[in-house]
Amino acid sequence: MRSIDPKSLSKHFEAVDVEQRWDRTWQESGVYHYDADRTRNETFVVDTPPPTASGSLHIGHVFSYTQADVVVRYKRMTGMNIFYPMGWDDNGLPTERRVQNYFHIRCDPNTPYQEGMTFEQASSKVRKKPATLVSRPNFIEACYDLIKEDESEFSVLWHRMGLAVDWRQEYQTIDEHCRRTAQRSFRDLFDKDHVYTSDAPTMWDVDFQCAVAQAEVEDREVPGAFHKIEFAVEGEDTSFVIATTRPELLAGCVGVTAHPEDERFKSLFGKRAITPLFNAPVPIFPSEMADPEKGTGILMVCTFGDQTDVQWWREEGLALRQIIGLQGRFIPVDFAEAPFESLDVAKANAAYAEIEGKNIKQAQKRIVEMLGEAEHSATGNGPPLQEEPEQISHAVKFFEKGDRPLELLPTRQWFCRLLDKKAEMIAKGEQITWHPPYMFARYRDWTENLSLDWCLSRQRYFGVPIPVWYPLTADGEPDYDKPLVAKAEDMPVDPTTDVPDGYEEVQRGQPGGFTGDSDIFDTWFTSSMTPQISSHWGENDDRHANLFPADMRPQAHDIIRTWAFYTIAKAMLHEDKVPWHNALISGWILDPDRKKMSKSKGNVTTPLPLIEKYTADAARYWAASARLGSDTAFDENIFKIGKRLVTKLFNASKFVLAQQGQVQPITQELDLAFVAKLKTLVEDSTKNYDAYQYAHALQDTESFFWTHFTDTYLELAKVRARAFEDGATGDEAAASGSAVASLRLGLSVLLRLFAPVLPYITEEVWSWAYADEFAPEGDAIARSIHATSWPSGSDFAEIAAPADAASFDTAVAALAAINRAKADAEVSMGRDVEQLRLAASVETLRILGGISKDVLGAARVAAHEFETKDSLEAGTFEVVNIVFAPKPEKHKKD
RNA sequence: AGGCACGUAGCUCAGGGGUUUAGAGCACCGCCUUGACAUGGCGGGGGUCGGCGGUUCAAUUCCGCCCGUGCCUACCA
Repeated sequence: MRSIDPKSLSKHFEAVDVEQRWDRTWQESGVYHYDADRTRNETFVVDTPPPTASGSLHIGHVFSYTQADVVVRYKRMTGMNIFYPMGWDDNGLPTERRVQNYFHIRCDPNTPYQEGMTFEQASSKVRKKPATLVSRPNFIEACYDLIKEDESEFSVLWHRMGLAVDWRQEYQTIDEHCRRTAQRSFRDLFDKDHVYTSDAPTMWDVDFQCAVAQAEVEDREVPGAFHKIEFAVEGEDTSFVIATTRPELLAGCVGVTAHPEDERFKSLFGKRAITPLFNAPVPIFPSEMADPEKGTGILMVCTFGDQTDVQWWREEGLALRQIIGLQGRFIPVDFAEAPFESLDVAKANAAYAEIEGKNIKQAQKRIVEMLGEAEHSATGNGPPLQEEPEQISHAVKFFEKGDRPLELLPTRQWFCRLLDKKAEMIAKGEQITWHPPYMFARYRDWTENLSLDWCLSRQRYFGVPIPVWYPLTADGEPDYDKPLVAKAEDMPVDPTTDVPDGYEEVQRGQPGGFTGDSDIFDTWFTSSMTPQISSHWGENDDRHANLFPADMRPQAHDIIRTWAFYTIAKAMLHEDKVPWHNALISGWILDPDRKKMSKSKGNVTTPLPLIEKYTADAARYWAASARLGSDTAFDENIFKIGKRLVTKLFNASKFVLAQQGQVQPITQELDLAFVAKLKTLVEDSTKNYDAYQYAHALQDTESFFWTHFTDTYLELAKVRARAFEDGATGDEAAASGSAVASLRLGLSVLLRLFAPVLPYITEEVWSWAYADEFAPEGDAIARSIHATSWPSGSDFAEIAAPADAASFDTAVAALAAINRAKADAEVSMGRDVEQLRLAASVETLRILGGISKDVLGAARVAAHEFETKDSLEAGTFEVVNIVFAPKPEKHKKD
């Protein structure tokens, strides 16, 4: 047995040193390494969220990543072979935006490549000038430069937090391996006919000039106005009034509809309406989708104002009159030519000239002005605009990262068919165990409500290229019906520089030649493959079989509809499997006012200063205290409590391991009773951890540590434990050894129960003595508490049950009664008691008999009497009479 | 408008397959330097467990309704 000299240890726990020292040791020893030789059953596979490297670091990262880490550390202690990778999600728009701002550059595909171009953070002076235009390859190089820096910043934090990551498994979603995996995924989906290209109305962000998928759309409540506009009916003297919030789309009006049962408009169906301002004749048709209660009950259909317009356009075979261009400005059109049409072409073109080139806001203003003028009426009844627009507030779809409402513009995009697989997707979701279970409802709701196939292509630069070329016809037009998809063995490819099979580079852009698709994938197309990226799907079948599906996917609830959804979709489409068996859904950290933390609000809490102040273990304690799934207001107080726990562990450990008495069999009633309680704690904690209820386990362990260990057992066993040092022999020495053994067992078990949450302090204490006892010298992995067995029945195998289950609580109650008497008398707990008379029921006194020596010793009672008082409840004591020794003279310690 | 979650001490949160005086930490009050720890210890005050009904011998715990908060989905004429 090894005991320590407390004087050899620092007075306080020096967290910063200890954290850096142990992180280095762990990395060097390889305690986190995945062992590819062990079987799937012995392996626990984590599909780690790759953080968006360009995103700002905040305390929420510490929160969710720690929760996963706690589970991982537990699993390792139960003997599992852990696969815990780390990736960086660096491709896509967030990186592009950051690079644009940081270097003050813009990507311009028409600018020639410049060899050896370097970039510097833009000064405020440089920022005042227009951004430098750089070629696409130069821009991509700039992105690579910056993500390297961003990723190292995260890496520093992960190390500091002690994440038990196997850094050999690191990946970037933009690296070659990930690009290849994403492109192979596309190839597989193409071969299985799950993807298609189509030139169709798609949600489009006019600022980013990029297509957007349903999952990236969010509704925002914005002010708007109902405009009531009078339309004429062709060949009749009647008219009707539609209501619209988008009068600027009038030039793109292709139809008018009302509910088939609406008596007001029934007579109009089949006739043509004439739009004001442009005098365009458009069909009037009935539709169940028109709501007689809304607006005026009759409405105009434009290409395209909203998703219903798209539907009407398709179902009714309406004309496509596109008036808004990709940049969000009104494009030139001619009412003399199809698809445009007007009964008064000159007038229509003149009106349109007023808005051509304008953006949506400007155009709306001008159109409304013109609608207020009688000359633009289609009926001759005066101004088409019937009354002052009615101001309303309504929900409008925005790209989640965008600033202007999305437009529906016809563009060619690649899509993945999902709408026909909703039921299958939900069935897959049901096969996954969600923690907490109600998070499955989020997934189900989203899947059920899905209304569009997944738009895969993005008109951006920094991402995985879509591995497709198109043959050019003799006219030089791309033949989109015959896409040339790269072969898996050639991937990754960049169609803008690589050449498809059977063609030469000189044929690029030539009639009869080919053209490469210049789009990249939606970022989620790649990050939805993280389990397969880690398992080397398609490249190493053995590894894939061992690592896929993963066991656990930790992530936050806001990306259920994106990351979780798409990952489930991919696993299903590729291999008809679930991607993982457990989804661990964490909540968000809100600011103390329960508002979401965001950079723009300026309420982001950064983690490192908190770690410096309270220790990494305390930060982990904070994270591990929270229930899964629920959002939690940031409360620094929890860090404080965590630090207190770390300090207490340090001090209690110092005391326990400093005991010089020999370890003897555990035989004393108090010790047996303590061990029995400890055993129950181990059983409960194990159950909780197995159910991913780490917060519960932590709470139980913490509570046990304070109330059963440091505050009570330690105090009760202290005198006896020290008896050996004070010269005890024979039975007394054996009893002393029993105390020392239980103290050491208790600490050993508690340290291991705390280890997943508090890796640093537990490892530090473990190294003082237990490492030598549990593992041979030189075996750095085995000496780590994190590679030591989770406590279990075998730790208690040879220890008898106590004579009386109530012994421990009885001892605690007796000591507390005496302490209360001391507190009432306002004397210190350390004051000697000359004489004590303690009352309890006969049964309670009987139980006390087995442990009274420890109680009286801890309370420093010199002489005592017991009194039977059956009116007292079982397990309670009353101090009938107590005489304290005089307060000792103050003497200097030697 | 639907769905989900939550509403327990001043604050942050546990808990609860019904049963004696409902828990923790922080904060507050009183006391104590005791040989692991003042980054400590002992003791104390503080809650009609959101409201109303129902089931039951018994509900804070189960059920229904309502109110409040948050999130998800829908809502663009």
